[in-house]
Amino acid sequence: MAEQTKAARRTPLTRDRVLRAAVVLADDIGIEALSMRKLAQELGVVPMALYKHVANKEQLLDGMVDVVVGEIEPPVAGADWKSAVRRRILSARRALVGHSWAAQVIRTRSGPTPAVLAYMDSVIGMFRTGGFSVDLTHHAMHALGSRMMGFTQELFDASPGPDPRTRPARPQEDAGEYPYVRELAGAVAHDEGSVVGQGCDDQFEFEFALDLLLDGFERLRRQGWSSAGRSGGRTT
Amino acid sequence: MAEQTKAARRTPLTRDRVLRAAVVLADDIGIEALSMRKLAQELGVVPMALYKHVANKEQLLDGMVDVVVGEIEPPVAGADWKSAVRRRILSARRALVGHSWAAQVIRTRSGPTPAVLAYMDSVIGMFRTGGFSVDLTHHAMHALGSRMMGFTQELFDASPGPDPRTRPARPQEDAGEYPYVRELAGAVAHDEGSVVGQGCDDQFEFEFALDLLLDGFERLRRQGWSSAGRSGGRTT
DNA sequence: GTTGACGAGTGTACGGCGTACACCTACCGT
DNA sequence: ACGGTAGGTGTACGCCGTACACTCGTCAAC
Repeated sequence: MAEQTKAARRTPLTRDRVLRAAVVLADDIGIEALSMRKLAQELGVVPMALYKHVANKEQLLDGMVDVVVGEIEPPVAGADWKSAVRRRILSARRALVGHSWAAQVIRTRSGPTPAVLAYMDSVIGMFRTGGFSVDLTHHAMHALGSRMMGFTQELFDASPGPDPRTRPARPQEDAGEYPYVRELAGAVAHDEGSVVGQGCDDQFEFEFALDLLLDGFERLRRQGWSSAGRSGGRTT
Repeated sequence: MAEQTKAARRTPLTRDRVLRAAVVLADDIGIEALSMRKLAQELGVVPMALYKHVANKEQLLDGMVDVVVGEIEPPVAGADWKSAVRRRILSARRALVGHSWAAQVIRTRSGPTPAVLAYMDSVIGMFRTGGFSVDLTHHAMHALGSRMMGFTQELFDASPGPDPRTRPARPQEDAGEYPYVRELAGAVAHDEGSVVGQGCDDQFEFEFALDLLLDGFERLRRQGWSSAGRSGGRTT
């Protein structure tokens, strides 16, 4: 039974187990509080044990991104380019919203992991088979930016929140400055949320901007736009 | 002369001096290498001296953002809304490109500093006086997101770069996967840059997407769009 | 059955970080 | 002349990532 306790005492560590544990730990305590030491403790293991499975914390973060990206649904076949891209991006968004840290981590990676690259490849493919030139596809990908991964880049995160002290004072109810901000914030009116990003329907805002861009792409595609003219797409 | 050496030995610390020193230090060594200790050393002072002028590192970063935002040119008067907004955003971009860390820092602030708020207020004002409803202005601001501050959110930064080791292998020249990525990367062809974001004309990409959005806004404004319909702006 | 290599997990230690807290000291208004 | 105060100091604590040397269980080869 000694062997049994030993055998049962812990399932052996795996790169995969480490990454998944890191993901749920980051979900729980936030990405900035995630440390190798806490992760090791969560796994009932000494910190250095992790380094047998990931080279360093950077690679841990890379792996965590891949776990999340792996949750994106595969592309659907047989649809026009716009709805195909739209569905895929909204699926990516669905995968990312559950992990509020993912967007920030993805941005700080200095290059795409293979899983991300594969995802990008599939999106590019949708444009190309949808009749987009390489040129226009290229610029469309840039224009989408992080929106392609399903997260809009709001100016401020407004997500973590559990530490609202030492902030530079509520800008909300003080002096009568920022009249336009106040007007806009008042009109949004949901709850008492922050200036922008809180009390708003994030999903609607995301689709609003996404569709604005996709419609713009479609318009440029129809008129055979090319960057050679360098008009920048301006219509005025 | 003892007093003279003492007097001349150092100009007294100031919140402003601290912030400006932090900005140039971050410009030099990168934001992730910026520490209170290094900043103090740069100022010829003991680390704790800084805390007489900033409450903590978070507030230091807040202050650094305000310094950069302070470099944005004031708005120009008497122009149609679109070129006014366009000029202001491109000016913000000009202010931010010199400080490659600024975008990342702004994103990690949990709320807008007064200077940022003032800037946002002026942009909102441009939409409103340009004939936009509060509603459409609101969604336009969301759609602009961080682009309003002059930085596009590329998927990956590709900016720091001085530490290209321990990265998960060049995705460029290995197996024949990612055919679309390869096609696109090949077409861009400038240098040997990374998959996306390197070897591209960032300024062009920025204006391309910005104009796509501004044109979209204008179109919606003309047709009296309102979110009540919740069409999301789709045209198809 | 013994052995020896090997890989997973351990223990200790180092240097760097942010910052709490007590202290000193030069200056200034009274 | 003096007491308060604001700015700069020194020490120390607990956290971080991780280098490096180690133990120990497993398993293949003999």
